[in-house]
Amino acid sequence: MTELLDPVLDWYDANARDLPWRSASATPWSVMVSEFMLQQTPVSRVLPVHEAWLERWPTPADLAAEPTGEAVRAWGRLGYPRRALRLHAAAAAIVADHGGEVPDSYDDLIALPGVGDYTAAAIATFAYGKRHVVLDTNVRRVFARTLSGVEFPSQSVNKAERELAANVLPHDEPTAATWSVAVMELGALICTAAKPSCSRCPVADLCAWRAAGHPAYDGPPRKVQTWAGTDRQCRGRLLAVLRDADSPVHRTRLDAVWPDETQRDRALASLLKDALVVKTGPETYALP
DNA sequence: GATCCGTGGCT
DNA sequence: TAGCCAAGGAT
Repeated sequence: MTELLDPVLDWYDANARDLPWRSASATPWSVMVSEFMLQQTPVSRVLPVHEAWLERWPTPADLAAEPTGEAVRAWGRLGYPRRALRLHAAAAAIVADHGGEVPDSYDDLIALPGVGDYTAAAIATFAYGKRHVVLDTNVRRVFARTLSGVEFPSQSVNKAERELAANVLPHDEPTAATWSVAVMELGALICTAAKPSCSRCPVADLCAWRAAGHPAYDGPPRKVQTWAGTDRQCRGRLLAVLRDADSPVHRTRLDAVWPDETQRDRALASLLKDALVVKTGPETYALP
């Protein structure tokens, strides 16, 4: 238990965003789709794609019945398109192994493709009201600041951090679920990475980092992901051509979007290996 | 455990 | 402007 509980819950009650996957009528599938899309992608960009996705595929079985390429196409420009393949594969597994219903246990969830510790805990918690430690980047940052007195958490979750989160998780199931989403929301809206709004924070007077005078981060340098000229950028260019085409495209159309032949060939090979692209003829390619 | 995997808004 | 960052997972 923690003295943060009541102020955080009160703040969430008054300030929570009205997101579709949080509505009382949201299905577990809607929650699951949102969690896949929200992996490393901001809410604002997820909203329209999530809505269209649920309208087209209201159940896991609806998605599983389609070619994987349709999932990749509908994923649009959310980024990390392998998530679309994994969501499709997870839907197929749900049909095959769980009667078409999103499972409610952490163990069943984490066995699904594309579901790791965070997503399994999130679906069990937000779709089914179970009690799990939910550790995402927002929660980790809020706890690092309020409880540990440092600006940013370590690069990976360690045992002590998990125990700390477990120690402040309310014992009551529904309260634990609300607590988890409330801490996440606080991290997303107030206790942000670059410019926290301490003046609007409901637990500012309880925050260890603030009490210490907002000491600057002094841990190992946080990795900066490069972008320009990377294979990822090249893959994105190539896949965008196929996503925007309604029939197989000739190799020359792929050549046109990336000048470096060696890198282009390598990127295309990796897309084929990932099953994000299929070769449909001697010199033509398409979504699977 | 380090690295790879997209995309776009923000400051 | 050029980083910085966003509800991670797989290998």
